[in-house]
Amino acid sequence: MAWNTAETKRRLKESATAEFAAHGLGGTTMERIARRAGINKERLYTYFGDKSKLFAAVLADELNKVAAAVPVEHLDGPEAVGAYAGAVFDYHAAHPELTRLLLWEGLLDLPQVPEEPARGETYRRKVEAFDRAQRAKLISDDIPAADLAFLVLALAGWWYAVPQMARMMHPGEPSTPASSRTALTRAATKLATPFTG
Amino acid sequence: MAWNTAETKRRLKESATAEFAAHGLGGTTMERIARRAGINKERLYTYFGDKSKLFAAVLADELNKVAAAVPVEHLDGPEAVGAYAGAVFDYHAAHPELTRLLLWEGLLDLPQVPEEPARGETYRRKVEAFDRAQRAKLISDDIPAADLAFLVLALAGWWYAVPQMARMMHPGEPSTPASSRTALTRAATKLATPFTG
DNA sequence: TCCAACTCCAACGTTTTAGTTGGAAACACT
DNA sequence: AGTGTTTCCAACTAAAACGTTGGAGTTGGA
Repeated sequence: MAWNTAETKRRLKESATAEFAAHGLGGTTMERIARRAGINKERLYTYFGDKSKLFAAVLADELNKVAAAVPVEHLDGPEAVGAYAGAVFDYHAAHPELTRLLLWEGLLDLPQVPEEPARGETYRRKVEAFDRAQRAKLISDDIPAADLAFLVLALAGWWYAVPQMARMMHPGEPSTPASSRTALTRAATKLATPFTG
Repeated sequence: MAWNTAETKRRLKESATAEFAAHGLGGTTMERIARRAGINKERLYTYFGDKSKLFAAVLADELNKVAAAVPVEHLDGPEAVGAYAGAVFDYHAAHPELTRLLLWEGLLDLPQVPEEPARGETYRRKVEAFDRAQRAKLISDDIPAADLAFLVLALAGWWYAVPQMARMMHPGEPSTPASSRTALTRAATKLATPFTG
């Protein structure tokens, strides 16, 4: 069988992503990453350096995907903001491991995040889309664009951050993804709707 | 010096809370917990059992505090919901370690959370406060009470869940706690205001 | 075909960590 | 004071995890 460096690297990183997402930096072992990939542990060290470097590499690659996942082009009204929130929610549902990496990164509280410039750029574009819509009077401008964009992501992500809280808040019938999504899109729409009180 | 079991236990748990909040279950060592408390490691085992039991004990005690931290008695209008969100935000700011425990618990994804009945009861009371206010037509009822309460907590907690995202979203001048709080209370108020679009 | 460079792995050394043990000091009670 | 119990700790054991090494198989070019 032919050597295949690229494929080996890819499999190792895929495995590392899954393990780190499931157990975090402290709870993951290099041994398990290698075993899951079916490749010898030593490859991790020659390709990626030590454990924390590997973690940083995974974060850099995967979280760029998260940031770029659901692009916002044009927000032509509050409903578009609601739809955007729904799309972000769907992305979280489809890629829970990436969401978990994002949360783990937040808990590590690094002074600077890997790939911060590139990811910052992606987030900034989102903020700009909100800003443009506000200037065009298409959505409410009573919350600064950056905060509004951030809070919309908060609504979409909270279920994945604290699932145990969601469980405890719904005593009788547990909430379904569908009912959560409905509440979410409505909430995001409302945030983007001007106060007419 | 006299023995003092209660004080020893208290100091160990205080230390464990700080360490677990900072590094999570996997990233914390029993050795460090003991050293921080200035007490021998062996005491941890006789008093609390093994590491995961200690973690569960910390979660149970501390997260009961979080749940009960900011009681909601009477929500007499949308502004009261905004004020409540602000109070939750202030609580997070004053007790970041408890917020982090909550997030770490969420990432562990336990099938059942320690003290779930008691904590569930506390959350349920919050939901009931929202429900009463909706029935009395004091706040908007277009989002189910449980979801509305949950989403208000989402708005308040997201800054602490993903501080790195908050940083990246504010390129020029970083957001201040004060500006975040203003945006948050306004957003929560809007969620509780009926659609008059 | 020879050889240098590269890919991969089994086995190893070292450090760290969870968890235990034997014993000394303090207490409580008679 | 004497005796048994409890609190506490220094030192230890066993296992796990990080990271390395020596060598065998593979490639590609002179």
